[in-house]
Amino acid sequence: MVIIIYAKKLFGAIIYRNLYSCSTSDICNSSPVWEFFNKSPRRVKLHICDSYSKVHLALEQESQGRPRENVPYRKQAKHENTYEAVGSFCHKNSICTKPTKFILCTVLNSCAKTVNWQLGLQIHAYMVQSGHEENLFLSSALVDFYAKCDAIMDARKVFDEMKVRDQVSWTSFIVGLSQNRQRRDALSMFKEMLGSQIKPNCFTYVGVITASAGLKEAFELGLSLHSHVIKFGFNTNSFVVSSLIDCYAKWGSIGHAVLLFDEIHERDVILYNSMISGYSQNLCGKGALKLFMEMRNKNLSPTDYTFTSILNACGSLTVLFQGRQVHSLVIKMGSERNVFVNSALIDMYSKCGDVNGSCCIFDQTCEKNNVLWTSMITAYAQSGRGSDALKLFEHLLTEEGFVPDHICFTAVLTACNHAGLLDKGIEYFNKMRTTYGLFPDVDQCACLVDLFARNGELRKAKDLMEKMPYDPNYVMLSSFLSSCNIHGEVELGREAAKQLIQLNPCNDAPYLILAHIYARSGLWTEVAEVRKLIQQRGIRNHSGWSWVEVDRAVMSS
DNA sequence: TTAGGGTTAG
Repeated sequence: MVIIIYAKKLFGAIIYRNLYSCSTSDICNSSPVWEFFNKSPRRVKLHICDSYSKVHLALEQESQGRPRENVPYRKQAKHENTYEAVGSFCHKNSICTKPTKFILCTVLNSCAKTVNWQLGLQIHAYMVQSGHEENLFLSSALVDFYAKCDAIMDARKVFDEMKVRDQVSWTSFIVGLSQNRQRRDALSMFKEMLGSQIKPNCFTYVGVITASAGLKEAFELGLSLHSHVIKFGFNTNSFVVSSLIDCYAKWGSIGHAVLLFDEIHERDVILYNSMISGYSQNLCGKGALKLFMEMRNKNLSPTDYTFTSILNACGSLTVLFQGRQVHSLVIKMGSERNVFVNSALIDMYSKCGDVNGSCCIFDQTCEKNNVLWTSMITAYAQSGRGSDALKLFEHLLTEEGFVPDHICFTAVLTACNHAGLLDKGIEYFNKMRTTYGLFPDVDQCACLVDLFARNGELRKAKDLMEKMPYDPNYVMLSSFLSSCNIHGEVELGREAAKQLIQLNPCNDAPYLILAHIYARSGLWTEVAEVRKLIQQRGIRNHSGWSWVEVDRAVMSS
């Protein structure tokens, strides 16, 4: 109807595509426009078959409101209202001869921000048709558009074909890779950029620091990025600093994050949010609460991000009174409809022992989603109400069309653990793969190991640890060792303790639990050996496990 | 006319 991509006898086939006659999903599911461009760009003909005013009308119908034609299109695009921006774009072009590269760029920018795939494709098509294909600004905007629409392969094609690149095009692609969960590729691309003529700017550093956040192997790179930031004077840029704070916090280096935060005197809300979230992630709840108070004293309004992090901190500290105060503030600030905040509230109330509070939040939330449902199942599971958790889970599966993910299954298996339902737990664990196509990750395996171990099925727990494609982690082995102690399993306990000591040689718990296991079985020589080993290695008592019971057993023997 | 920071469940 409006723009037809029409290629005659292309590789012997007649290919006809009418973008406007297709729905967005049709276009997404059809062969990409790229196929035409790549095979024979010059043979592809794009015809504008109708006036842009018809586009205007079509979009107007979709947008459920008339575009405000008196507002400049550029300003509208900045306000992230594609329909209005496009409305102005179309209106302008129904009276002009053709859209300029500036207009195309602005509309493409708006398409990227609002993920308007259909229109963005047409702008790309028009770029080819109108000879703007190699324009640096438009190509950069196109890279950004494809990346924001999760079409990173298309973004890469645009980027690779660019003859000239600048800081923006490099940064757009690096950030695009990062946002498309290809963070390692983003870091590689940054290294490639360093070898080019184009030098990174603060935008690039924000992108690459964000990409390296949470990647353990990128810690060294993170340190050198921090050095670069200082060297080039970006260490006062709040965007750069907040990304660095987040990075250090995710690496567990909360001290580095605090040093960075303290160096900034003009702190905006996002900097506070980064630091509060950093404290919260590193279980420094008191630091988070202190900073939250400081933020309030400076009359900075908390955002949904602030509430989510501070509620998380309240939950970790199990401070119900402060949690309720934050809840009041959430209502006052109008954040009670945010799904992140509500999930955090459910979590906070359950961790503070008030699972009825969690139920109230859950019931009052109108628009529930998978995250919220999982939060409530987790709240029940962690509060020892395993049967309620399973009841809710089954209800959601049958009544709400709920599709559980890995995290939900962790909650469900935890619930089975609390309810002592071994068979049910095995059934859900198997259903993960057979019904939902989810391969259990280390967390669900840990739940099942725990379930087996608590029910005295230590050999099955051991088999699972050996067969699963992950190394058993510390929590899993600790739980297994505790069960070995309860059920008096000497050989399995000895092996688990050995693995735990290898993972963390400074922790006294595995030694002491092993001593308890030996004492229960009357293996006094082995008890003495463990005691000697602890002394030789200078291991201090931190865990809370003591020798009192072991000594009592030795004495009574 | 193009690019950037902070949030949830185990």
